Amino acid sequence: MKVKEIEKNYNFEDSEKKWQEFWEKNKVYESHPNPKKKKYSVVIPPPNVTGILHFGHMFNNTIQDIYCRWKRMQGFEVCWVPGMDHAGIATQVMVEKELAKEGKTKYDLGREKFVNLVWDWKEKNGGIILKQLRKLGASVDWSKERFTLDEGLSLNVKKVFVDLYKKGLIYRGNRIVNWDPESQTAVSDDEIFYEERKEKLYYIKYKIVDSDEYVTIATTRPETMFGDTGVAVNPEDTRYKHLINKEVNLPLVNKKIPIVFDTYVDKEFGTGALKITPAHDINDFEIGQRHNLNAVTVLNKDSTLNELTGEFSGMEIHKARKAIVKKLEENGLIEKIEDYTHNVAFSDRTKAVIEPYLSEQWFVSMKKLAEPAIEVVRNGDIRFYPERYIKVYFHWMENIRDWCISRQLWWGHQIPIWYHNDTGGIYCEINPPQDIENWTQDEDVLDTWFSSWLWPLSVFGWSNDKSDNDNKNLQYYYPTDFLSTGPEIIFLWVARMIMAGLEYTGKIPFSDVYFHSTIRDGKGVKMSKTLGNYSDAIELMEKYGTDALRFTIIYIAPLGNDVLFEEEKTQIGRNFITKLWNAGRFLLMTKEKFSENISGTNESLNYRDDLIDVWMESRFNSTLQNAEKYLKEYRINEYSKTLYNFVWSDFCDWYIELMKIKLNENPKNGDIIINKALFYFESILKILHPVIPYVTEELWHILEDGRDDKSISKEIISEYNTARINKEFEKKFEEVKEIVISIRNLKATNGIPSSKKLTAFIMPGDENASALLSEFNTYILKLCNLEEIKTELDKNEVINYLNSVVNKFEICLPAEDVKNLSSNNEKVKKELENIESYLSGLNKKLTNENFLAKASESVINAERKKQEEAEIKLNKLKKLIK
RNA sequence: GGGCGGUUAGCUCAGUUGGUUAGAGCGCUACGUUGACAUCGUAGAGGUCAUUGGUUCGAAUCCAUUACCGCCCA
Repeated sequence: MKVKEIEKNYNFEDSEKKWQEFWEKNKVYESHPNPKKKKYSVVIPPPNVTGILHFGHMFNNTIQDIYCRWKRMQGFEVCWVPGMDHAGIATQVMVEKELAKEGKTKYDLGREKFVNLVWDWKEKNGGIILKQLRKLGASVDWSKERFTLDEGLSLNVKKVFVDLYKKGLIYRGNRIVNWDPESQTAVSDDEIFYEERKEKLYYIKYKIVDSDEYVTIATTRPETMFGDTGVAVNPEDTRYKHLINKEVNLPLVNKKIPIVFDTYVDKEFGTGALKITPAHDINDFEIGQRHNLNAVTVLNKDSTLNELTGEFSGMEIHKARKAIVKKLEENGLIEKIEDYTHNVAFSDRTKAVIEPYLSEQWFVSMKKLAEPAIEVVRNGDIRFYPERYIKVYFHWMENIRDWCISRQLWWGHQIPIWYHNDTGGIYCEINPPQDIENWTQDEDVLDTWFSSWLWPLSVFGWSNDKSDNDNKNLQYYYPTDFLSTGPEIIFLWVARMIMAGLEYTGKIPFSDVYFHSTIRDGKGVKMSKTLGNYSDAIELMEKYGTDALRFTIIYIAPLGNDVLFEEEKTQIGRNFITKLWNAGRFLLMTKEKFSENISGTNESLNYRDDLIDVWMESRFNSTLQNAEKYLKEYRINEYSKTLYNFVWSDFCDWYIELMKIKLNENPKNGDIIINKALFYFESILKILHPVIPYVTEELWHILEDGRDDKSISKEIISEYNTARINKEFEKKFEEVKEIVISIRNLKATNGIPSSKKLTAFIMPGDENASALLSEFNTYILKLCNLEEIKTELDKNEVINYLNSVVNKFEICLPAEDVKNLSSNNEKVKKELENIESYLSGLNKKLTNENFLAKASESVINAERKKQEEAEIKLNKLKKLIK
């Protein structure tokens, strides 16, 4: 490309489209087992097939992409596996809603037809998110894309179910589940949300048997009273101590139920007496178990009242509640009714009120699986970032509850259990029984997580038999290296993958787990669609460019803290990319200029690296070292900040500005000077590529001809060389910068135009300072727009000066044009005061015997050096004041 | 109720084994368009490190307390 054609701003629309197609068409990110190379493998947390890319996805996948690209550029054989899960309830509900528009339900179609319809829906509408991942630039291996309902993955699900069943780790039992009466399935805790609702608290009198006394219980749910099998009070509660071994008469039912004593009951709440309905409340269920109370179900699956409720049978809950309360009132059994606000659970998918519901479900017994999974985290085989999630993990694992894995859905893996039609006997195998006509398969499907927990194994073709030994992919890529996910699924997914991995391979599924930050809005409120404080990731990518958004989100995401995102912040990334773009544009323009002028002399052979080059080399290697360190520690925002500062400050503000001076002074060496700068620029592109892949690919291609069929993502980032890092020299250079800044400051704060060419007097305090000054003389001259630099004041001329002190340098600028000289004097005075108090602090410290006796020698020496330097500065400032 | 975090400049955050005159970006103020970039440049102002107490020669950093905020589990 001709340099003149390079636009002033990076055109991300065209560029993104171009490279996206290029990467995929050329299979740049396809991976194959290569025994000569170290591998780096990552499995994507499979997004929901119905899902679209939201901010969390965008963030999480950017993180993974950074690591995959970085490792690839370090020469690893990188494999990042994409895919989706079938999202049982979400997908089914989606299709049911479409059916509802035609006035149909899934029952009208029957199971087989309905499932086929869901598959059709999936083929047509599913997987939008995978297209969006392409837009994000995710360097996944598309040839390895998997879906949790794929044949192989489904077979694994069955195999594992059968295996665990035969090991006795899967059982059937009655439990309270979160029942969604609309979709008529159990849903997991994470599929429900809570909202405050204003309801009533009813005080109902239960008459004590063989007594005229009543116990008044407080409840929000009078309609479940038909299922009451006890009344509980706190054993500490003096009001009820006399009721030991007593029974009450359940109103409307006329059944005797016992009074039990349980510390669960809150004395302060209501009357301190609680009706116990084990079939319809999780806490009641547990109390019921402790006191051997029966569980009586009084609701149907659609949450209407069942036949046990007599005249109320068939009524919808809220109607039934009113009717029952009315009846109780008529019988004088309502003591009072209070307003009461509490949290009510709703289904994420259907928005229906969740009913705690006692039903027969399949469970995985977790304790035995959890033990080794605790150990691998305890011994550091698996590392969590941030570390504090280890504690969270232990806490949950050590108190683990069994996992309810059955779901009353049609879309998913149907449970491989058959019941004998006559005997009721259970058959559990991968394949149906031979005499299938005598058996009926369990209607339920398995929780989606029951397939996701096998994900890191399944995607590589694991099949839990001998063939695994010959499976090159599995042998090469498993265990994976890195998992990045949100902390909210540490239990649902991460913990379970660890268990499955250990149970079936004896190996951990991944070694590093990164829990990314939660994305919140500018005010710190979690982003959600219902609140409307939601930023559309795709929209922002289209508005600012994918790279800009990627960079921004990484830049503002500290490890372990939440990300507070506001659209304006995207400017950080966009501006940075513009800066990078223009630096490249300038270098190319300059190169073109010099290559036209080059006459093929040998001058360049005489060129030696100068101070600026040494400094740049040191800064570059320091930057690379830090970038790598931060990536290793998963402090990705520090990684991005390191690069940001290096590019903007070191490279653009100083190196390029100095280069302009060099070119001006030394045009004969123009080509070598510019080539050096281009070499650093190319290195910058490489280290930035993992976080901003598109613009770096674009610039890398413009930089040199003949790269048409290549990609920067296959280039190698060289290792940093500590021998090239010269901290001493970096410090020296900082001193030069300080001098420059100080002179500019004197001009700027005293109304002298920066373009005004003055003679500056810079008096070095010692030989080293003097040497430094002469080394950088030209640069200081040009950077400050000076006429001349003198190292001694003209004694004969009586003029006023603007003064400042930088380390060992005393700086004076003639102040002929300055109207208000006193403000500069004020400033010097203020600085003098500062340094005096600073020095007195140091003096105090250094005369403190305790300090001298107890502090380490190096600390004392450091303090002495500070004292010395402060004294020099103090004296210089004092001289100026006169 | 139990557990885990957090509180540093107007905002968002660094500050990794205790030794800095406490840093950055954004925002703000002043000046600037002599051709890489105004999505920019130059410079500047701005903090008793939430509270109280303790350990120490020395605390933003360690310990304890209080207050407030957030998350997870129940």
